[in-house]
Formats: sequence, C-alpha cells, structure tokens
Amino acid sequence: MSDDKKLTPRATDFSAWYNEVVLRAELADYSPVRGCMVIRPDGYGIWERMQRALDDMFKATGHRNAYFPLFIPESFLTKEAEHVEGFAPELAIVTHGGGKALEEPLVVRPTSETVIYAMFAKWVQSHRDLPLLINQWANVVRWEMRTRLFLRTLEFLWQEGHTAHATHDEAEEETRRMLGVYRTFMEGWMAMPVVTGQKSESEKFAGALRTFSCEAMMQDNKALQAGTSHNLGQNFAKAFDLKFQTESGGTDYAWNTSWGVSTRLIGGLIMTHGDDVGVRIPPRLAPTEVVIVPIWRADEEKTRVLETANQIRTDLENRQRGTEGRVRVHLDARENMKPGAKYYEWEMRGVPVRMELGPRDLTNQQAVLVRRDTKEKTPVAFAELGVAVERLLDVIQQDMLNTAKERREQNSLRGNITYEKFREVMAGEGAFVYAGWCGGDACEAQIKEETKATIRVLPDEEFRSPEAPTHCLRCGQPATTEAVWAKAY
RNA sequence: CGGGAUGUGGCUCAGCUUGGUAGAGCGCUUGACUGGGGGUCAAGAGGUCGUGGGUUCAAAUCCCGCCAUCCCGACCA
Repeated sequence: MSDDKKLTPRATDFSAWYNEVVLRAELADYSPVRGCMVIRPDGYGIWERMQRALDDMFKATGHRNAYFPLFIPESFLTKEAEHVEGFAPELAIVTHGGGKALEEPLVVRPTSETVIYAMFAKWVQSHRDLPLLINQWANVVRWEMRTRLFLRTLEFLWQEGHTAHATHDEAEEETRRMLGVYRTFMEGWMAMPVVTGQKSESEKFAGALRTFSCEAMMQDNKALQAGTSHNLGQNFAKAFDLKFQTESGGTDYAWNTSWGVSTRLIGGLIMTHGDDVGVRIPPRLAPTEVVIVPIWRADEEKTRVLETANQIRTDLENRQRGTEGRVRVHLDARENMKPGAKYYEWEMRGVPVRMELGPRDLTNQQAVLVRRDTKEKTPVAFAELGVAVERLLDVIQQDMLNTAKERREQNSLRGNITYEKFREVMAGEGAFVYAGWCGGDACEAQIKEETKATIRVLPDEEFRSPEAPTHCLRCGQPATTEAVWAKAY
C-alpha cells in the first residue's frame, strides 16, 4: 500500500484487498495461534444477525437446538469408514488430561455426526420418535494447512443440523428443504445469489449418500461453497446402531441428514459485496443500518445539530417495522474527527446508510441520506425521514442482490465451449462454466489436474441451460448431465 | 512437508552492503485553532531491534541454530 489510507484495489490483488478489508473494517484479527482468528465485535455482530435469521428459520421448520460435547472418543470417528478417511488428516487430538495420558484419545470435533447419532440411538426406539430434528450452534476444528480469515481457519463457528427419519424419501425431502432454507437466507438476507445443486461423487461429504450445496460467485469469479446439506442415508445409523421399530412391527435403521453453514459466510459476504472503499453490508445483516454524522462549526451550532440528531435517532428507533424490529441507528458524535474522516470510516465498515446533518440542513428542515452501495446522496425533509430511511434500506437490500446476480450472470458461460477455450478462461479471469459431463471420474480428475477447476454442482433444474449440453467438456462423449465448473475457495 | 521472502515503537517501513548516539511516516496522549469528503500547529508518551548462541573493545548490522509470520505448491467448509 503506497497510500496507507487506501485499500489495495480489488483489480490489483484480490486476496490482498480481502485481507486488508477484513483487518481494516475490524471484522477480525489474527490470533496468537497460527491459523486461528479472533472475530471482533463488528464481525461477530454480523454473525449474530446471521444466527438469528437462520435460527428462526430452523425453528419454523420444526428443529430444536441442543448441544453436544466438543470432545469425541477417537473410536467413534473410525466407526464409519468413509467418514474417518475423509477427516483423518485434519483432526486435532487430545492425548492428555489432568496431567495424565488418556486411555483413549479424544478428537476435537471436526463435525458431530458420530456423537450425535450415538446419542440418537439411545433416544429413538419407535417410529413414533421420528422424525428427530436437532440443530446445534458450535465451534469445530479442522487442522487445515493453509488458512485465510473467515474462509478457512483451524477453528470456526457454525451450525450443524442433524435429523433422523423413518424413510429415505423423508430424509431426502429434509435435505432439500434445508438447502432451500439456506438459499432463502443467502439471497434474502446476505443478498448473495447462489446456484444450488448436487455435488459429484468426488466432492460429496465423506459418509454421505448425496451432498447438495449452495455455490456463490465471488468478485474474482471463484466459487465459494456457502452451505451444504447431506442425505446421509443409513450409513451412520448402521455404524451407531440407530434403529427403530416400524409401524408394521419390524426394525429398520433410521435415515439421517446433516446440514451446515459457518462463519465462512462472512467471508462470502465480503467477497460478494465489498468494493475498493471497504466492506458493504446488506441492511438486514448490518449491526448498524444507519449512521448519523453531525456537522457543526461553532458551539452554538453543535448544540442545535446534536439535539436534532438525537431526536432523529430516537424517532427512527421507535418506528415499528414489522419483523425487522427497530431501525439500528448510531449517532457518531465524536468531536475529534472531522465529518469527512467519519465518512471514510463508516464506508470502510460498510454501514448501508449514512445520514449527514448540519446547520444548513436544520435551516432547510432536512437531512442528507447517502447510500453506501451507490454513494448516491438524497436530501429528505424531516417529516419524511422515517419512511424514506425504511424504504431506502429495502431498496439497498434488493439492489445489492440484483447487482450481485447480474455480475454472476455476466461471468457465467453457457452453451458449447471447447476445452481449449475453457482452459483459457480458467487460466484467465475465471467463470462459472455450464458444460456437459460424461459422468466419468477420469474426466473430472483430469480437468481438475489441468485447470484447477472443479465441478461445483450438478445444477438444479432452474439453473440449467435452456438447451442441455450434449457432449462432455473433456472427452467429447455424450453428456449424461450438465455441470457447473469453476475454481473454488 | 518442499521452494521463496520477512521479523526494528500500536501499524507500515528505513537503517544492515562498509559494526560505533535507534530513526521516519501514520496512529496514540494533551492543548489550541478547525469542522458539508481523510485538518493545522505546539508539546509529549512509546522500542530487551523475533529468539538462543558465536565473532569483536563494540552487534539492529557479520556467522550459526531455533521460532514465528506471509507468499507459492501437495490437503480442504
């Protein structure tokens, strides 16, 4: 950074921009332990709003929260063969406690399928105990080699839903339902459009029958897996003896699902909406929606301006806004900073609306509203402020989604594409490429090897191309399915 | 774990080649003026130079070890 007040532009170095923005907007900081992070109040505030929105949706779909332990007996992990294999390299294992070597090492949970289904096995006897719909908010640990703030850290916060059902179809329905909840949240709250679909065999969760995911496009045209939902089949039920008595009197293993999103979403939010001035937070997730910046010269002006500013804040806070609750307003009355410096600071932090209020405005009985997303300034009469602010927040929320969606579509390629062209795109600016796939592991592996691009999803119907691709991108054989290819985080 | 780089006030870094008084900008504190897009001036506070050893009359500087961080590769939400 030559000018240490400005961020490295996204176009110059996207990952340098990302790191700077996270640190400068005070969302997170590095911890004393390599690969771990501290989530600072402004970052955690976003997470809290995410939690609230998601938790409400989980409850509305019949789930209840519970909490399972951080420590898992090592032997539990080894009970489901594929599952162990998937996680073994990234486990943190506790071997000592109370000054003595433990008889059996304890794994710090990388995910909780094993403990949870072991417990489910105790709780479920009859089909009348099903479905069992549980969610937990927790931290998990995966010993990653390379880490990045929010996107991949050794420890992260997430939510993991775990359910048990009487039939495969019910489990499948649940898996899809929760994928839909995620999509609703990502688009409606995060203003982050996603492509949903099924993961290929090689990309699915270790131990699952099928994995579905929401994939979002970041501003460097790379894909971020933003949420996953797994149909676990009876794999874990068999490993943990999770059986129930059926209506007809027989016994059967239960069918499980699990689904999760993590603090990684915050990284996705930043990389979807951030600009060269800082982060941009969509109103529904912004801990502060409106910041009032008062302007004054003489003391006499200061008194009048602050008095009015306080009044406006109170008025806004007291408005009834349905499910959205109170308008979250902050009055920045710091005396040691000039208004301009405050503007830059709040833009860096991503507050969606700034209200400027000075002596001239008092005279005109108005305030100036400034949108963080477009920088557009509009004077609004005091009498209409409340309505105008609410409407503006809604418009910003909607516009941010539309803008992100347009960007994604502009950077998506459909239709017949030669492998040569594909390699060129992946080596250059990147894209979501919708192309045919023969379904073969070999082609998938070769493409990954040659271009670093992977199958993000086999897209759900609404995302598929109007004309289905006919040939495999790599081998030219008839395509069995359409796949979305991209480089991924 | 392989390749590359870097460790010096809170932050970004200069100083190291050629050993000899520890520096700058930003930030911070106090005060005054200032205030509609990153203010000015004045006075201050703040550093075992990553760490351990070695060479030397003398080490931020030269040599060796270790540690940490960052970037690039093999693994991944």
